[in-house]
Amino acid sequence: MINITLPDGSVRQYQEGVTSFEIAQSISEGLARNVLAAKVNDTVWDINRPINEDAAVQLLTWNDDLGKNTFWHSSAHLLAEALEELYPGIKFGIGPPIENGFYYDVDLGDRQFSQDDFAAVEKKMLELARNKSEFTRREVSKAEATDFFTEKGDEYKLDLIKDLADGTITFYTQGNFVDLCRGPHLPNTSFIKAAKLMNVAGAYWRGDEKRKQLTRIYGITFPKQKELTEYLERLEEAKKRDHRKLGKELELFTFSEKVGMGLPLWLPKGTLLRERLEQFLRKAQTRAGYQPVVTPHIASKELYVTSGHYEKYGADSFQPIKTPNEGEEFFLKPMNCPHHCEIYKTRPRSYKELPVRLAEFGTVYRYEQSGELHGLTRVRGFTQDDAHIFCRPDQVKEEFTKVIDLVLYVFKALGFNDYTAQISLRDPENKQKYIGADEAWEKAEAAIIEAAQEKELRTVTELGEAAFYGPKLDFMVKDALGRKWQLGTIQVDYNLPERFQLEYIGADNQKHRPVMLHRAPFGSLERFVAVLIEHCGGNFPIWLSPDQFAILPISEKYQEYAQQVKESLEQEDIRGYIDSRDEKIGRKIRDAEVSKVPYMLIVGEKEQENNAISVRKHGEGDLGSISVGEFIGMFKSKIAELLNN
RNA sequence: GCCUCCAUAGCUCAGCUGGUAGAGCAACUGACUUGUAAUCAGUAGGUCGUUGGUUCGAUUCCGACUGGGGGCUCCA
Repeated sequence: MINITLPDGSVRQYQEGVTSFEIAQSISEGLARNVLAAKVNDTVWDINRPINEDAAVQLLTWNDDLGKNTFWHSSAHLLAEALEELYPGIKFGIGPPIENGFYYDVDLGDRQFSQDDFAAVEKKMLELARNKSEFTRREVSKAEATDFFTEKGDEYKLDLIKDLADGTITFYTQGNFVDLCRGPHLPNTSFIKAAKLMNVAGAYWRGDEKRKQLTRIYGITFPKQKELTEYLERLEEAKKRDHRKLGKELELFTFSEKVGMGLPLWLPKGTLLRERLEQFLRKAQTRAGYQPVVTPHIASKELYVTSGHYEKYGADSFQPIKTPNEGEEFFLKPMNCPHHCEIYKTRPRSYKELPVRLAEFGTVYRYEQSGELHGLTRVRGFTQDDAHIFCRPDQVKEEFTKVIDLVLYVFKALGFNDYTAQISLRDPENKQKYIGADEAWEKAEAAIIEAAQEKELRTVTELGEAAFYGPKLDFMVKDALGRKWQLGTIQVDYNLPERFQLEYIGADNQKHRPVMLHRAPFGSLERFVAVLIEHCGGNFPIWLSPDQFAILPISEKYQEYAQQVKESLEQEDIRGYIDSRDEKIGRKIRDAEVSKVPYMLIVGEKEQENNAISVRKHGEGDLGSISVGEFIGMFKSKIAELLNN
C-alpha cells in the first residue's frame, strides 16, 4: 500500500500502481468523469499512469489552469493528426497549449493554408475526436526516436530530439499520429467536443528569424459546445471594446498615411481626455514633491553618446537631423532621462536637498519595427509621464514606496483593479552582465521586494529580466483582447548617474553618486489611453469624459434657455455641448447615447418654466427633473468621490 | 524587418466566373417645431489605396509599392 496525500491534507491508502483516475473514482463518480490530468508531487501526469510510491496528488479538471493546459495540449495533437490526414507528408514543429487554446507550427511544404481551410480541419478534428482514440505514452530510446523521425523525414522533431537526453524521451500516440512529447495528455480524444481554428500566422522555427518560417495554426477547443459559443461571444464583445474601433467612433484619435505610420493624431475630444489625465497626474505629483521641467524634442548626438544610448540604439533609431554646419547632428529625443541628468547637474547638490524629483510629460520618438505598430499601444511617437528621482542610496526604498503609492492612486482613481506587478531582478548566474556594484544591487532588489510586499501587491518575480542598469517593477494590465500591456514602471538606474558623473555632497563633505529612479505611472499617455478605452468600453469616468453633458432642447424655442444652462455649467468647469439640430428629442437622445456622453440634459417648456433640467444618465435612463444648481452639486460630489480615495 | 490576409463614398459594407460601381448611415437643401434610443422628401459625393503588367477592355487576374489586420522577432 502507498499513501496518497490530497490537496486538503487528507491521506488515503491505495494499492501500489494505482492511477489518478482510480483515485478520482474512489472519491466520486463526477470527479472521475471530469478529471483531465493529475499533479503528482510537482509534475503533471496522465491520469492512467501508475503511481508506485507515496505521493501528493492533485486531481486536475477543466477548472484548473493545468487541467486546461493538458486539454489544449492534447488538442494540439488532435489538430496535428487532422492536418496529417488531410495533408499527408507535412512536417511538425512544436504544438504547445497557450493562454487561450493552443497552436501547432507546421511545415506545409508548398501548400497554401488559409482561413478557407479551417472548416475542413475542424470537421476532421471532431471526427477524429469521436473515435475516442487513446493517448498512449511510451518511453523510447534516443536512437529509436531518431530513427522514427528520420524515416518520417521530419527534421524539426530531429532537431528537438538532438537536445534531449537519452532515457527521458517519450512518444505519445493517438490514432495514427505519433508525436515526440513529454505529455501529459487526456486519456482519449473524446473529451474534446468543440473545436475552432482561430488564426494562421507565420512563426520562425525556434523563434529565429534566420531559420525557416513555419505556418502556425492557432485553435481552441472545449469539453462542451456551449463553452465554445460563449468564448466566441466574449471575443465579439472584446472586439467592440477595441480601442482602435472606439477611438474612431468617439473621435479621439486618428492616423494618417501622409503623416506616417505609428504617429497618432489626437482629435479635439481625445486631446481633452488626454489633458484631463495630465492635469490629474500633475496635481498628484505636485502633492508628492515633484518639480515639473520641460526639455526640447531634439538633442545633440553628444548627449546620447554620453548616455550610452547612441552606441546601443543609434543604428535602430530615427536617423540624425543634420544642420547646415559641418558635423552637427541632432537626434529626436528617444527618452527624457539624459536631459534630466543635465538639469540635475546644473548646480552642485547637497544631500539635504535629495531626493530631487524632476517630472516631465515628455514626447519621445522611437523607430519601432513596422510590424510591431498597433493602434495607440505601440507607436513611434508618444508622451511619457516621465520623472526621474535622484536620491541617496538609503532613500531608495522610501522613494520606491512613494512611487508605488502614486501608481496605486492613479489606478484606483481610474478603476484599474486587475493588474499584477512584475519585479524584474538580475540573473544570478550572470552577474557580470549588469552595471553597478554588487552590494548596491542586492540592496535595491531587496528594497523593491520589501516595498511591494508592504503594499501587498500581487507580484510575479522574473529573474534575469532586469535591465542591465538596474532592477525594476512594472505594472501589467490586460486589454480587452487579453493581451498584456505594461503600464506603470519604476526602474532603478545605476548607469546614468555614472555616465553623467552625477554627484551630491554628503554630510561628510565628500562627493557621492546619487541613485536614479525612472518612473512613469501611465507609462505613456498613448498606451494608457488605449488600455483605458478598452477597460471602460469608451464609458469614461465623468471627470475624464471629453463631453460631460449634452444639452438636448426639445425644439429650437428652447435654444436660448439651453445656452443659459450651458454657460452656468461652464462656469463650474463642466464641459459639454448643445445639440441644436432640427431633430426630434428621441433622435437627439439616441445620438447622445451612442456617443457615450455621461449626462443628457433635456430642456423644454417645463424645464424653462421651473428653471430646471431633466437629467438622463447614459445607459441608465431618465433620472427626473432637478435644478441646474442641484445638478452641479451632484456632478461635483461624484467627481470628488472618484478622486479623493 | 519577416510571413500571411486585407484595401470600393466621411463611416459600415454589397458588387457571381473581367465589359469603367451600388445600399444604409453621415453631409447638404427643404418641410415638420418636436418630451426620453433613428420624422419625411430631395441633392450631392467615388480616377474602386498607388503603380506597372496581362487583355480589345481591369474595381475584378498577376507583380511591386503604400497603409492596415493577425502573428514572429525586437522594445532605452
